[in-house]
Amino acid sequence: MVVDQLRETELDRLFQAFADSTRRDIVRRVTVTEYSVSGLAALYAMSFAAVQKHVAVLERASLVTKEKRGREQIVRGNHEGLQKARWLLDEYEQVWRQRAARIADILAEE
Amino acid sequence: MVVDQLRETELDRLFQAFADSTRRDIVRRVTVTEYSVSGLAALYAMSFAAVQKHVAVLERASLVTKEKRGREQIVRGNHEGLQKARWLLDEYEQVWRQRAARIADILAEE
DNA sequence: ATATCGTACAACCAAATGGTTGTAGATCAG
DNA sequence: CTGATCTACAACCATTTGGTTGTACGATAT
Repeated sequence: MVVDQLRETELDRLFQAFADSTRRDIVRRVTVTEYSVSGLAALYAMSFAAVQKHVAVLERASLVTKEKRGREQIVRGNHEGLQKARWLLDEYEQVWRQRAARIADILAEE
Repeated sequence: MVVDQLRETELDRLFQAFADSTRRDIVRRVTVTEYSVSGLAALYAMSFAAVQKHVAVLERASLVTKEKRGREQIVRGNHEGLQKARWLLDEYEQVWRQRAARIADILAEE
């Protein structure tokens, strides 16, 4: 289905976004406190543009929001993306538990 | 720290592995039933070698195990990787909840 | 013994990723 | 107004990724 396709690429972006330690660190920080993009850039040993790109990746993945304030762009954590990722992994955990239960049933049948 | 570095690249591999719909599908399937690599390959519209590579990525991320049986290689789900990914996201959720609680406290103070 | 099956692996390719520098447009401070 | 600051974005580069085909080799079946 087409809808599923959208959901899949959404998940691609989500997990892709998490697959970088700098980005994971950014997510952690902006969950606690808001930062400007340059405020974030000051934290890492890379160029402003590089951090800017990381923030863009996180924004596309709904893990972060940006809001203009004066000449700054304020970055904040976005619970939405995190929840979706957790929801998917919980589903997988569910499948795993069902399998464990099934195996337990089979063992009990003998 | 060096240990942290190892942990970070481990997480990189984990989330990178999840960032592909074919690989997510493989993880789901091999959690329910075991498959040979060629058995998996038959399911997707891509070459055997491509699926083989996907399985290798999942194995490196501890999301799957391979075991030789005769001329086949049996692929099974590995709970270890999934647990680590869930654990990390739970940590992030925890940070989020602390923030929410802090905000609630501030509002209550007035 | 020979052909077939399942796997591994190398070589190759196009596209994406993660980084850089440079340029330009807003916004703010003096 | 001028200069400094914050951001956006383009162009470029090396490496990785996700795919391909082809070759080789052990295990199985006839």
